[in-house]
Amino acid sequence: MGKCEQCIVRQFSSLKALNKEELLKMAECKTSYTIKKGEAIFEEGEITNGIYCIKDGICKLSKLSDNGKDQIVKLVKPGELLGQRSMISEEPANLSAVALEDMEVCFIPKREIMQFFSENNQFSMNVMRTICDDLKVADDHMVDMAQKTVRQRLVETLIYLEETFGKNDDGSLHIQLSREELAGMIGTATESCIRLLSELNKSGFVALTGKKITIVDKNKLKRFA
Amino acid sequence: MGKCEQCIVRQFSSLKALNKEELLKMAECKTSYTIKKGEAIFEEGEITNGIYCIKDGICKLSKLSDNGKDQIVKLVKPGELLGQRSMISEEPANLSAVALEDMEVCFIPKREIMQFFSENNQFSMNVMRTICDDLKVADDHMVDMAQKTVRQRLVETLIYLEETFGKNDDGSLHIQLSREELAGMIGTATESCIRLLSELNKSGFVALTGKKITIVDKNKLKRFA
DNA sequence: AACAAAATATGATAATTGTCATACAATTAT
DNA sequence: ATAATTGTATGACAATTATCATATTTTGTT
Repeated sequence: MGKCEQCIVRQFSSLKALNKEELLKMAECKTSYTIKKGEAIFEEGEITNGIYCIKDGICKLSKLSDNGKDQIVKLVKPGELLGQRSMISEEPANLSAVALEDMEVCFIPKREIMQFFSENNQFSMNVMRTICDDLKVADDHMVDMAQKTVRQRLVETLIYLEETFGKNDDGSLHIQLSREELAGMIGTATESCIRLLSELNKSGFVALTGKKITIVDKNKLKRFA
Repeated sequence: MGKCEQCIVRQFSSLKALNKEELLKMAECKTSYTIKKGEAIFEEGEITNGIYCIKDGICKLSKLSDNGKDQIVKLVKPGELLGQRSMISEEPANLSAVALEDMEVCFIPKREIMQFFSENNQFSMNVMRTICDDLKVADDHMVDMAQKTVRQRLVETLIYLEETFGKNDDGSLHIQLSREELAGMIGTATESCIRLLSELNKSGFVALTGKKITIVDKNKLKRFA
């Protein structure tokens, strides 16, 4: 059983407020999982009864809309926690969490988290702050969906992906999304996404080599949108 | 100075967890305001340093998008608190709050709220739950904006308005929004909103008499969208 | 009451975006 | 290695939505 005390990603999450004693307790009760690319950590509507701490790998949080399309609401990276909202609201998950890469995650039961909440004020403030940040991002995102064009959203998403998940040595986006997933992030039809990408390619703002997407000139791209 | 202990709306907010002593303290430090229809309680970017408790009247929370249009993110009614997110994140307001009716609100300084947080666990759990609910609504809203047509969003918004703010004696929506504001809720151009409303009118799903909007048959309207 | 200003309504048109069909490329399975 | 499946790309077209122009109605002000 891994020791939470020595886990690096803990430092980047709300869990950094936990003291040694609490970390020992957590190490005892936690369960570690490996999730393969494409597998779900949990699905919309599922009762989770705890939270997941992402140790390695990236996953998408998405929701199936009435029109049959999967809208990606958020991408989650190592150090972040999953399922806090449902746990606090005492509701089934509102979103599905599916691995975009092979992942390592730890599950911590609700009971322990709730005890940390009541005993460790700094920890609950950290969680509250994280959720507040999520809320701000969600509100802003909503405004963008309502007010910006698909092209603007595509451009901003590409820049977000580069800035958040970095580049490979060849300069291409590190994160690998299918065109369908990219369309699901910006909220458009897959064909529209492909078409606009290919337009950005022809205009020289991005380069497409196979599935790889490279932003050629970020500033020009920004100005173009 | 009004006594918070006797304030009815307190019962409907996170503040219901406060005890007598805390309520007395709050009554001492709070400031009451009346806000006229159209006036702002706070604006996007403003530092608020506390939260507002809505005693009477409805207000809109909106954000100005780059395209110059004001997107309405949420409507807030009596009993709800405003400004919790910015206070917890220690950031300027992300949204503007503008009265849709004459309002009565109370301002409670950050210092007091933060003390209640650390001393009253039930209170902080209540606030956390409220923010979690907001996050869920925002995520769902985002998916709707990305995946649903303007017509669907208009229909759903009209039904939401009726169910949330009720009807007048004549059956028309109690809440009074201009066409521009309604368009700002559903995320579309004012003209498109007017056009679709008039289409719903001609099809007999809603009735328009002056500014008043009446949903004629809610179920038919739902099915139509 | 008369006027000005603002809000609502509608037409004409353009731009954006979605859908369906199909071709081609890449990946996976047999 | 080859067939089958899946993902990517593009064309043609339809539907949706935005924009601009212009009435018409409502509201507020003098």
